[in-house]
Amino acid sequence: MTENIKPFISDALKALFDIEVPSNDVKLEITNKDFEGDFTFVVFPYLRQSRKNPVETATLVGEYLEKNCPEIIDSWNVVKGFLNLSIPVEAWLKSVLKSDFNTQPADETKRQKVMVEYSSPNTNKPLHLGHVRNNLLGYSICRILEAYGHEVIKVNLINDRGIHICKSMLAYAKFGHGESPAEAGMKGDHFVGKYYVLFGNENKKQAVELMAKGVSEEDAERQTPLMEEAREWLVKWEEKDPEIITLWEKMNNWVYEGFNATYKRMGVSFDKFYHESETYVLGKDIVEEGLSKGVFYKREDGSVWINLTDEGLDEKLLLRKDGTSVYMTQDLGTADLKYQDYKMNASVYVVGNEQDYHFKVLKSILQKLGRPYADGIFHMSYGMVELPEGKLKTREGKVVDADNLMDEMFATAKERTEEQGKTEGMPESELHHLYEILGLGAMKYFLLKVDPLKRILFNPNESIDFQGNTATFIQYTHARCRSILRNGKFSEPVRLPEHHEPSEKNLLVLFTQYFEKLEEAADNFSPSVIANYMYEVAKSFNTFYNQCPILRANSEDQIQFRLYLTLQTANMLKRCGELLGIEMPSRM
RNA sequence: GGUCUCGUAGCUCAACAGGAUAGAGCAACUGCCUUCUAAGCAGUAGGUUUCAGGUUCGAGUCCUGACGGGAUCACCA
Repeated sequence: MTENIKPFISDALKALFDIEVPSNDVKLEITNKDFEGDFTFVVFPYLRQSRKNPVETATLVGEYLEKNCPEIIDSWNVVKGFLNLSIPVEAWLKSVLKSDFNTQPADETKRQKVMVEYSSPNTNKPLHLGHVRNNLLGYSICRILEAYGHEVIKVNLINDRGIHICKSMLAYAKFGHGESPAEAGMKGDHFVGKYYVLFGNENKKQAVELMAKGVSEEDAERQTPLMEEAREWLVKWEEKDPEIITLWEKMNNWVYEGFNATYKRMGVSFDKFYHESETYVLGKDIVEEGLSKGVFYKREDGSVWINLTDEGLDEKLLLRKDGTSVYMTQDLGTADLKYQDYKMNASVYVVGNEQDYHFKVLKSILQKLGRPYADGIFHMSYGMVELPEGKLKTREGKVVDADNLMDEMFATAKERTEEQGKTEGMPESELHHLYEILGLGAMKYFLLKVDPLKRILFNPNESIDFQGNTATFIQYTHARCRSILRNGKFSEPVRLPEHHEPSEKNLLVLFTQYFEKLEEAADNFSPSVIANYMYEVAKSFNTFYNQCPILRANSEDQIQFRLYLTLQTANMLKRCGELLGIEMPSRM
């Protein structure tokens, strides 16, 4: 819409004041609610050259527009240095009518192949609320990037090896008596998690004994017989000891079964799985390469480092003195592997902000090594989910379990829906689905509406809202629209009725903003942009609904026009919901 | 201590690239269902945007410093 107006403003500035401003550089803003108009042109930056005061300058531009493009500008007014322009409703309606909101707005030059790595769980415990945020952010940003026009590859790098895995294995071997998850009546991931916690508890007991002998707490936890044994198991695992490998596979498969159920319920999915058990050996040849290129250096003890102090970063270890690799080594190798596999333009890592430093270093190293994909690496960092008493900690049992939370959300949704008593006659299976999308929707919206960079405080004692700025509100609005659409019959073509209300125009204006919002969400990796936008749409519809009769409007044109607004609202909410993984019910 | 990050109503969050009188929701209070879904709408109240400087026509937004939270700086992953 602004593209229609900008050239005229550019012309006006040239004709009136001889100021050269390419129309692309003309800044138009959305007019503040309290003033009349749709767009505002701010003249302050041009006063020096116009040699007139703000009001005179703005007025001259307004008069120029009135004379030269009356069909685009309905009316205008000047407040101080602000020129407010009103666009006729016809233009807004035309713009919405000709938009196909299902097209991808990115032009050819902007389209890319993007890999998004997210979820990346450890296979020693079930998923908790922190993982849920990661999964939802990751999945949602994939949908947003796709809708924008990128080709997206969703990747999950599973952390299926390492000392923490050995801990749960060892505890199971010692205390599990060969029990299976089915026998214990547990989901596989919870079952394995039980033994991980058990290891921690048993280890603590042993540590206490050591501490009684005067060992410091820190050392004691590391020196217990159990820890010794876990480390031995890790070595055996790396040597591919058949017994260990068999147990490892068995337990991991239990976990995968559990994860798959949780993923499915959350509605997230992946195109490709990488496993650290396969990638942890990668990266050593990169260390060699870095040494020969002089990017890395070797210390006297044989360990390999990179010095990044000139970038304000630190010195970073890449290979231990015994030649074994560290986290960074493996990530370098995995980055190469991903690129070999997919040759993507950009690689996004959805990982918590506790690893900001790690990813800065990773990117910097790859740039120094001259990797063609290095500049395309982006760490989609997000804040932690915290409880009132602080960070989530599996070992201390301070967690909000993902499966439990979803169960609770389901139960609350069921309760609230029954209270409302509007679902009579719905078959049981539909009701079940309704509770599920209401419960999960509320949870998803709660996590996605917040700017990813900010941390989220979750208070288990206060249940997630179903009122106000929530998914429920949006879902309710959608159901309301569909209900109206069931009662009336919308048919093309849409004609503008003689009279229209501000709330009707407001909806049209909002619809035209969809593509901008989509682009903003994609550029900033921020699903919250979409969440806030759809809330705005739903809110505006409800205002409209309350002041305008739809099916009982005055004329057939008006009925059809209002039905059209209702239909567009429903479609827009559904579309945005898909970007966030939130389903819209047609009844509730 | 170094680096990074955040600080907006009692609480949870908005505010496009610096623009006008900083907006929503929750909680509180007041109205609105004989009418298309009241999980809704309309209204009241609530603010020195942590503080102090600076940049400019204009700062919640940019810069410097202070204070307060969080993260990180491991031959852990």
